[in-house]
Amino acid sequence: MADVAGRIGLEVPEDLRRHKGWLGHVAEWVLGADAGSKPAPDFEGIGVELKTVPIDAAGKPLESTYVCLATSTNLHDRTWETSLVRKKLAHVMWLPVVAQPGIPLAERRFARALIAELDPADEAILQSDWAEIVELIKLGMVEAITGSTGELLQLRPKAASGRVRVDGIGEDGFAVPTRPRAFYLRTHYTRQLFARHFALPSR
DNA sequence: GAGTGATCATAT
DNA sequence: ATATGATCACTC
Repeated sequence: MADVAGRIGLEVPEDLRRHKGWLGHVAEWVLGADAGSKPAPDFEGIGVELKTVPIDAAGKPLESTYVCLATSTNLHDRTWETSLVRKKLAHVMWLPVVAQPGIPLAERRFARALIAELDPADEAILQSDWAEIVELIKLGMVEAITGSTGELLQLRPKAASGRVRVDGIGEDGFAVPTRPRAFYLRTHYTRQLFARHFALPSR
């Protein structure tokens, strides 16, 4: 990481505690991602989303993956086919970083990348997870959704703090304050994907 | 140890 | 305020 960061003139932070997105930004910069902070795949022209993912020494992904915010405009009048979730996950370049605890950030290394199309069997499950979550939101039951809802795709709070509120749909259909939430891919999804492509243990 | 909910930084 | 990039940290 020290080598790659040095090439683009960046200092390597001591750790990621206050620089959680640092690795992702380094990868974007080095590879020339162009979507910036738009709600679109990183490489907009070719529709490829770039995701760095921490793995252990055995190649097993260690964290879930942010997909996109679940805002009202993001859900209104959308089907799975036209959803931002599907748009981002259709083609993903997974770039693993070996992040076994104890390895200093400067010494961490990228591992072999995987550029994958959305697998049809996975898509069927993602679509049903997405539909279930969106249905609950539209019914005003967003507070009933927890991180346990959904097999591969989940909905979790996403904000600078637990006190942030946005307009959500209440049980009576009127706007009520709720925490901002986002779609995430469960670690399990990436673990299975890597296991299939790299012949790794899936657990 | 796994997994959910909380949090941190930056751009527009 | 809404996006992006994620990992942290506490509970189970």
